[in-house]
Amino acid sequence: MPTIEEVAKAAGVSVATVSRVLNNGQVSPKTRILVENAIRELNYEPNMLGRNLRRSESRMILTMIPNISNPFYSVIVEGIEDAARKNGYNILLCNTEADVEREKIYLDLLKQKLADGIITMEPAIDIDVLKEVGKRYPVVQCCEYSEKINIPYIAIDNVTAAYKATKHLLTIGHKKIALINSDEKFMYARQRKEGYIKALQEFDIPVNEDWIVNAGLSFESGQRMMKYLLSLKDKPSAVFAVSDILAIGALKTIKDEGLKVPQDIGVVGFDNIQFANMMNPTLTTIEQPRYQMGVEAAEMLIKRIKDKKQKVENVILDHQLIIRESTMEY
Amino acid sequence: MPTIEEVAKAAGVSVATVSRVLNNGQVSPKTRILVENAIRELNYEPNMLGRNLRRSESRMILTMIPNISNPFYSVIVEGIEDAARKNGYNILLCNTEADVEREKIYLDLLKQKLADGIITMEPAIDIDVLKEVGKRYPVVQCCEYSEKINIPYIAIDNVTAAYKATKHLLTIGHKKIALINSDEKFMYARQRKEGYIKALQEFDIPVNEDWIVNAGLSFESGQRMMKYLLSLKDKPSAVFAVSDILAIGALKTIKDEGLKVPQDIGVVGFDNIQFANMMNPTLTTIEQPRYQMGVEAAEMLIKRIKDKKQKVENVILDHQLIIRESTMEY
DNA sequence: ATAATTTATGTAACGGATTACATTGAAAAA
DNA sequence: TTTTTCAATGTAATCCGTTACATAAATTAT
Repeated sequence: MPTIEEVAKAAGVSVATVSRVLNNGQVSPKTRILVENAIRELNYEPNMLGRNLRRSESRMILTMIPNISNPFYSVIVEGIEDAARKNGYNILLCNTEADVEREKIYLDLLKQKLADGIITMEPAIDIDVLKEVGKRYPVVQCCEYSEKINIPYIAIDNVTAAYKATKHLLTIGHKKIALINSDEKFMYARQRKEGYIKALQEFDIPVNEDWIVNAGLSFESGQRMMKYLLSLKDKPSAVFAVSDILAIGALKTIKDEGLKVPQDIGVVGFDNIQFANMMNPTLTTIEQPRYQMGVEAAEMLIKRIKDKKQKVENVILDHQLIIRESTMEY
Repeated sequence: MPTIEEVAKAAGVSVATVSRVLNNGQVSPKTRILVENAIRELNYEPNMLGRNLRRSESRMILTMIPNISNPFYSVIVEGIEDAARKNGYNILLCNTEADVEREKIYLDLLKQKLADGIITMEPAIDIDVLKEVGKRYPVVQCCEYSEKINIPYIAIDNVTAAYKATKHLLTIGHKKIALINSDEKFMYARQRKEGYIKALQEFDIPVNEDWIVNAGLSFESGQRMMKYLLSLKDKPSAVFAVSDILAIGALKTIKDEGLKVPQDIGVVGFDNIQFANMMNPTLTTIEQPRYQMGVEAAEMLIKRIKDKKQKVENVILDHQLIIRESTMEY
């Protein structure tokens, strides 16, 4: 691999001039051509290790995902990657498995200068740790966030989204609506519950605590919770699950028990993952603009990397209720 | 951020000694403790940009995935990531969208020293280009591969796997078995077709070309192909799809047309993605040891990075037929 | 006790770029 | 013509580690 010095020699100029050509500095047209020819002839590509050291940047964005196999995240990552690439950044993928230790190791990459900033979704880590990191380095929260710390975020209005989902069920005549929620340590879980309750109240329907259950994140967890709900004496006639994965688990249980969706039980999910549309019946859900969220998160982060002082505003993106077969009027 | 020089000053030693402590060089126990204390006090972390430049390595593995949203790949990436981390490598995620231009841009990262090697799955790029890259840099093929070029690969025995899947259908009594294949530009597509034919021949069943269709990669494509198969005068009684995504598309079409799986039509997929088990009915499929494939690919690559000359052997991992509801005896 | 080894540590070169500052030369202004 | 200004280019310092080589100190061997 040739170095800038060899190019300089070949072109009969100094390394400074070559560097200027590379970075669009002030160079006379004649010289520029000379240098460009040398670059082409030697098939030269600048060594980023040298450049990065000198510039003290890595042009890497650390993307911390709790679970890469959860299809919810993949589209966000696509958005992040596209926006990053457009700005000359690459993404360092970090699958945290919601494991604090792994997160810590990855956070160290910032100190080691291997990453210029972080986009985090659903951090398992102590909020105080994240806060400290946020003071020193550019950080952006995506989807799941804490408002207690001064770190900007991209998200949707979960309260309104859950409200709409529940209201949809109410509108088509359901009065007995269960909520399969996640762990309420998550902000989104608390917010979606709030939206669910808000809709019930608007329709003067009392909240039945028996119908509010807390599941994990997995398909199996959705199955289990649905089994529980169907075991109640007073069964719900519809379910709102806070993720499509949970909803798909519910769907499976309902059918396994010989009941029909939507005739016997209506189901609404959340996220609009690809598979929501592949189920039988197809799943009514809330669409989150995931690709766009990724793009905005990356752009926001890059802005902050370029100008640390820059105050960036949180971004709330639009969501959308997508009505499919699982809640056809009954 | 403190530098190695400041640590040296604080510990009252030279930078060389600090570096030796950092790299487990020969240092007297007393001095080592002195340095370690200084490191702790200053909260020092080595700047990897400096180290990488000096060592002329990036400790990054470029992972080229055609489509990050395809759940087939995510588990492989998990394996790659875990193995990489264990060896002190990070992974640079590259979603190629099977786009040659994007691939080229990513391949340039090697020249630029931003990555030490590549793991590629289903390269869209010209096989000759890949061959050239493989001569100069460490490359490993994962899952999809070409044998025409001298680049090691991790894969399964697709012929035998497809043979087993088809034989299973034959064994439970099916005689009219369709194949929903992918584009035969893919090695795996050609191999799986071969296995399918082999099984039919073993059972003395003539190959019916009408029942062999080539689909794309998407769910919708699976739906379309199944629709076509059901429109035939002489319909198949079972389908073997070369991916779960295609099989799930087929499943949907079959049910939309009012037919029952497995009673009316048996379905077998391939890959054993997470969702295969969430369908109704659950999907019979071939399990690929995806996590393990990722691990092996990463380890093989790292071996090659550390010793360019090293001749590594291709690895064929075991697969497994997983029988579920979609092919219960009929 | 002296020589030969071995161990511990330091000095300085090096990896490959960027860029502040200095210098040269040409164009513009006086 | 002389002075001023500015564009073009070069020299060398710098970013932060690693490591070859040199030197000093401590062991071991003789």
